[in-house]
Amino acid sequence: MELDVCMNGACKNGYAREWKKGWPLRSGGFARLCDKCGSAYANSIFCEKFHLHQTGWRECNFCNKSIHCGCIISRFSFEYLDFGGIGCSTCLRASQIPLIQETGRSIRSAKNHASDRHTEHIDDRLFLDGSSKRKFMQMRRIVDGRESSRWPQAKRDDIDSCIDLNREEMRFSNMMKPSNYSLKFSALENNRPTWESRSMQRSSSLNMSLGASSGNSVVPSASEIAERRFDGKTSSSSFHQGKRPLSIMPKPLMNAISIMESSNGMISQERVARPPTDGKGKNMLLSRYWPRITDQELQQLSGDLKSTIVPLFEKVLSASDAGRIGRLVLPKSCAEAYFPPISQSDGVPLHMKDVKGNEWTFQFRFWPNNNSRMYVLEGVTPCIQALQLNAGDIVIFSRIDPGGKFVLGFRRASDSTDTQDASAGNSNVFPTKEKTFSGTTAGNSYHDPLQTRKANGDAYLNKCSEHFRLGTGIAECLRTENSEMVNNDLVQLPISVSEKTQNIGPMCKRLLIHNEDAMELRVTWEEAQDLLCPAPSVKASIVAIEDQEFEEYEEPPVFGKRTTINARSSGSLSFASEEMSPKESDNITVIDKDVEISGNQCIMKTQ
DNA sequence: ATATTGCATGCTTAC
DNA sequence: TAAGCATGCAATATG
Repeated sequence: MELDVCMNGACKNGYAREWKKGWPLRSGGFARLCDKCGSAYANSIFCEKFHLHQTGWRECNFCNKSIHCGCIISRFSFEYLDFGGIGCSTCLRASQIPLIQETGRSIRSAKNHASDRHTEHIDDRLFLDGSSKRKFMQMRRIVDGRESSRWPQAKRDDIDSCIDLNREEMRFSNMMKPSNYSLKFSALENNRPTWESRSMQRSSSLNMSLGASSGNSVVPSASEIAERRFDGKTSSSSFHQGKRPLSIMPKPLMNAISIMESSNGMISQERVARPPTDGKGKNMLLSRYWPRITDQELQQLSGDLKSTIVPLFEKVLSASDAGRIGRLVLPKSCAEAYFPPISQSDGVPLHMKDVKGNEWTFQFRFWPNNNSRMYVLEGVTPCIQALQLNAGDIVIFSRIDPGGKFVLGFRRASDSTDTQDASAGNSNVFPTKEKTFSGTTAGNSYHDPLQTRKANGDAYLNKCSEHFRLGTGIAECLRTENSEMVNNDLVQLPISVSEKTQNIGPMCKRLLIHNEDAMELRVTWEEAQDLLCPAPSVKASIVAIEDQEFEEYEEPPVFGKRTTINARSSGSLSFASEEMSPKESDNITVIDKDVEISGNQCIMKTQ
């Protein structure tokens, strides 16, 4: 029994005492449906992509029309969301996607269309017949940018043809556009998530990395590909072995790829430009404004606190920006994409927090300029001075989701990176060996939550610690955000560390993690898909779809990690996180700390 | 006299 | 070539 506010504004119930299972989330849980109005608990639906805390309005993926972020506006007008995409009714109608609001009952009958033969919707969800499902999954794996190089050409052709089949593929593919922190995709059926089979999980790890590029892969990373493409330097990479131009990928899709790739499983420390994934001008932003922020930086900012920092754009401060005049010229495209629309030259006040936690109010306005506009932030001098920024330094505008608050980060010119710039961005000046992200740096004066890692000799995390410090300001900011969250069941970045270290006392704290644990956790991050284990008590039903077997579960999975167990002569057990063969791991599941051993199975119960 | 504001100009860059 | 943007500069406000 739960008591919570129904997020559907049209719901007269106000509080919903019971929640029905709703749409399965890719993260494994279920969106909840108000028992009165039947509306999906909007935040749950959108948590992965939009991290919306309140219902609101977003733009349609297809036509940029503003649409409601909730799934149901009225019985006959609701916005469709599935597979990480959102589209307005018009576009969905145009793309011939039939929608059914209640089980088996069609609201909008599909017109006769080839794609209709492959799709149907039940309970607001898109269903695919076997063939389409397979193709959908294959396409998704292309999106993942992982498996393609291993596929036989015939399979790739199959996918290509599938995409060709939907020559309105900009729509179709956009629907699958993964979110920044896209979690596991699952096909849906009968109110149950259909988890991909273990074998698939192994080959397609969780798409959670944020912009890493492959360090040693023969195949160019998706981000490399994407960025080459974004810079107009399409390469004949082996991604498709030259048979088909990559242009079959719509641009937004490639955007998405670039932020998903982590081919070697490491969370990249490369400072990779992150193309925007939302905002009205998302396809028009110059790469020089793409925020360059490492995975760790983002992970630390967002993961530890269960909030998501969405880097919007960055800008190198010009002399006039950093001067005493107090005006910071904003890139027009960024201003229009991410800041509130303004019709009057006077603009609107814009509240931001800097990474030290200081609150600032800038005037966001524009000047008429050659029949165009020139956007500026006025009143930035105090902030610039407080952060001791100079010309050449880089300010990074980010947004905290949920909540949508703006955060002003920075990176010093002297800290610009050497590792960045897999892309052709040119915004960084004065590169040196050092790199410091400042959500941070300057503030050695404040508590460094990562310092505890230093003694552990975890090079990976130490590096993160050295270069990235989470300011208490932003931490507090985020913590505030979190405390305001209604939907605590939102699945954010499922980092075990995060789960274990947040909100434990007023100070920024972090669980002291020893080497082995850190390694374990890192593997957890990399192969989080493997962690989507069924609850021990749950039996899977095996469903064969085409040639692929799927496990289906009634209940969402729990997070766990397969582990090897060494039985010592003393009788004690030790665990190691080595990779196991499927056969070995079949009988061993470690979910958390409490161990239960029965027969040849070792189950560690989750908390 | 100095600071601030609003606009214009011209260089740079993308298309 | 056009748009974007850094900055110059004149008009206006303030002390």
